[in-house]
Amino acid sequence: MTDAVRRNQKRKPQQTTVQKAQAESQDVPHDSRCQASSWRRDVRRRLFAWFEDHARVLPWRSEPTPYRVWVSEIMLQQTQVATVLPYYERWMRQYPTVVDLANADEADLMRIWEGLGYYRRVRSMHAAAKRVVQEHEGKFPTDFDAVLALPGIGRYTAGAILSIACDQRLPILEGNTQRVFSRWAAMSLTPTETKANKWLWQFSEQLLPQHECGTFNQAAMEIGALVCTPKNPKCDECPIRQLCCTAAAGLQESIPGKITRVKYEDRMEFALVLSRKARGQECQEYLVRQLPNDARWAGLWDFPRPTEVETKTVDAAARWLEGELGTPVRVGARLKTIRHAVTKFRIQLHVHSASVNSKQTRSKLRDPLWRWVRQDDLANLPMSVTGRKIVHLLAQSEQSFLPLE
DNA sequence: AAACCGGGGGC
DNA sequence: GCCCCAGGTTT
Repeated sequence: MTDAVRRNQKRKPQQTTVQKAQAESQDVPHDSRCQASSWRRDVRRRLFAWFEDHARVLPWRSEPTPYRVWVSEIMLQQTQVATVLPYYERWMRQYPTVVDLANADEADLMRIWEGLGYYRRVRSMHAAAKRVVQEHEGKFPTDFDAVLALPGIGRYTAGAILSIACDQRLPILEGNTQRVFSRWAAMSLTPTETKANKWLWQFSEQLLPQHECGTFNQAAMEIGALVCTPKNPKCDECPIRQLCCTAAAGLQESIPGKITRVKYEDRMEFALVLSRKARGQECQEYLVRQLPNDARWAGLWDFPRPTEVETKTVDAAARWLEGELGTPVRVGARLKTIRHAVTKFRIQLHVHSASVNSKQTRSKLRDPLWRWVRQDDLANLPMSVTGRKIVHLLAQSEQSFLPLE
């Protein structure tokens, strides 16, 4: 079922909108003062006035076309504004239009993205751009359902793009506004809970003005980023303070409700560094592979490291590589242990040197997924954070003439 | 070092 | 409805 279909089904009302809103309001604890239209009017007025004085000057705000807003929204989904800025500028120089993006080389794209993480999102953007070219004649669609149908774009992102770039009257709900709206309304459930989430979407829609919805949505997110912060909100500076049901009740510590997160999971992983002297040159070259489409880090390059199966020992990792290459692999010294935390995993990555009889690997090495690559060429391949750390490690080893074995 | 952040998609 | 994604910042 597509999102568009699901949304349409949701729209098929068995109750009127008002009845439904009342039914849901009874379930979700909040302060009823925020239901008054006069309250909403005051909030809008104060928020707009505040935003006029406090809005940050950001590159995607100067010329908010759907494409530019889209790129900024995807980058901002995972990273803070300060980090995004240089990436955004580089991206826009390289791919000023959605057509340029559609024509981009995927490895170049991922190399530009390297460091932002969550690489599936770049691939989704690339695929979406191609569809914009094929299905919308290279013009980014401005119809909500058409935008929502693009890969990597959900209800939030579609609403953000079209409200900000086209001033369509569409609500948004993301991390900042979940918290801000929860506090304004003293909605005490955990905002990600299904019932609370539905309620907040509805709240967001009711709060929207008739015009300048994009400005309103940006202002709501901006105040969440600058004033109504998760810890120690700056209520003294907040223009909504007099209207805020949480501030009135002194509940800033307990609203929004805490999101229970999955526990950390310790994991041990192994990477194998196979090197050989580059033919007719001083430098070394290393065995790397491009990860297949369905794997973790799809499209990125990596040193031999089992990602499809879990391995508990370096020997198991070596046996995995033997299966991949069809030739015996000998494990050498441990070069380093890299500690790396990502999502719920705390990973100890043991990096070992290893060797094979390279004559016997020739058949597999014709496979475009496996390649011997010179140290300085590794710089041009898109890699995960840990992969890049291994490259740095090898650069240091070469510089200090430390033998790998 | 631990805790926190977070939207979209696949099933 | 639940789990996955594979990285950075704050405390």
